[in-house]
Amino acid sequence: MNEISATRPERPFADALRRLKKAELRPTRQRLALGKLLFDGGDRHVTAENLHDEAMRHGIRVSLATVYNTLNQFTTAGLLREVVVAPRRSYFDTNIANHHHFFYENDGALEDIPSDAVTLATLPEPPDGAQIQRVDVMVRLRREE
Amino acid sequence: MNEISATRPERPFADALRRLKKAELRPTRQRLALGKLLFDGGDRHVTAENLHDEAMRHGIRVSLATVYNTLNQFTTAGLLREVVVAPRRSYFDTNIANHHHFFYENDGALEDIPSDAVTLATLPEPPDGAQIQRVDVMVRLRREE
DNA sequence: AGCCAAGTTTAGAATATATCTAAACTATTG
DNA sequence: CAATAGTTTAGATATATTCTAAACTTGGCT
Repeated sequence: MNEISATRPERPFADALRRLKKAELRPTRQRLALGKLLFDGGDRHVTAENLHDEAMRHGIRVSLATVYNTLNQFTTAGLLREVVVAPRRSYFDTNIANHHHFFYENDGALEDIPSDAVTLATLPEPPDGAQIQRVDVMVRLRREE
Repeated sequence: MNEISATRPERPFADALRRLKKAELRPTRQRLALGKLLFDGGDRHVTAENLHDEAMRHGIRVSLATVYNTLNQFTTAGLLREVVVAPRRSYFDTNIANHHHFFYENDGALEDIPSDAVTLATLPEPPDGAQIQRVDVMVRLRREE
């Protein structure tokens, strides 16, 4: 048994710090705090606005502009994935594994579909000079109200 | 040979008019003109902004608000399909048959993939109380620059 | 520790896209 | 052709996101 981990749990920002290091982003107070909110909570779909609200509720002082910057940097670094669902609604998904989404047209909610529940039998050849970046499948749902 | 069609071609708005009738939308000057631009040109992907510009260039006097209204009404009526590609970019597609899209991340261009080039082998069960509205597959591409 | 340069954060302004408002106009019906 | 219901419009408003430039923080160096 490891004495350190037995007597006190891993420092709360260790995971966020590891991710930032790997992405070569400086571990600032804001990035660490947002990283912790994002990555400690399992698979999440957040908008900039609601992550900002959440940070406020946790007493983290961070501007909305920084939340946008951070989400975009994390996305570029491959720590997040952006999912665009409607002209004025875009989510950031902490699940970067290969998977797809249910989208509820009624209320704009987004849910993961486990990756094995969708199988693509044929994929098109990418046009000349282009490479496939990724394939998004979105199953649009409507429920009775 | 049909004498009428031999001596003069079908009136230019006949197709747009037929579509509006079927959708129970009043055939106003603006809707007819926009319908003609949209449906005479084969499969197209337009934004409100660029359809408005196109109308201006053709000397059609129509406001941007009406272009938005019309595109939304056409979409609701099933004459168009909306494809959202990025947080601030949404296209209206005149091809309403079952098909999917290539999206070029470099410049935001959208292209149809013929429907037989993508086959979904398995589809997930919709969650309780929800019905599948449609399934969108978007193949995101990147090309060298 | 203290200094510097580079990177980061911030408030507030700017931009872009889309929708709303209410007044003027047009199409349809009787 | 009048009444009414539906449509269009300019301009205002809403909303989401990005930009700007000044202030602050971080990491490297001494």
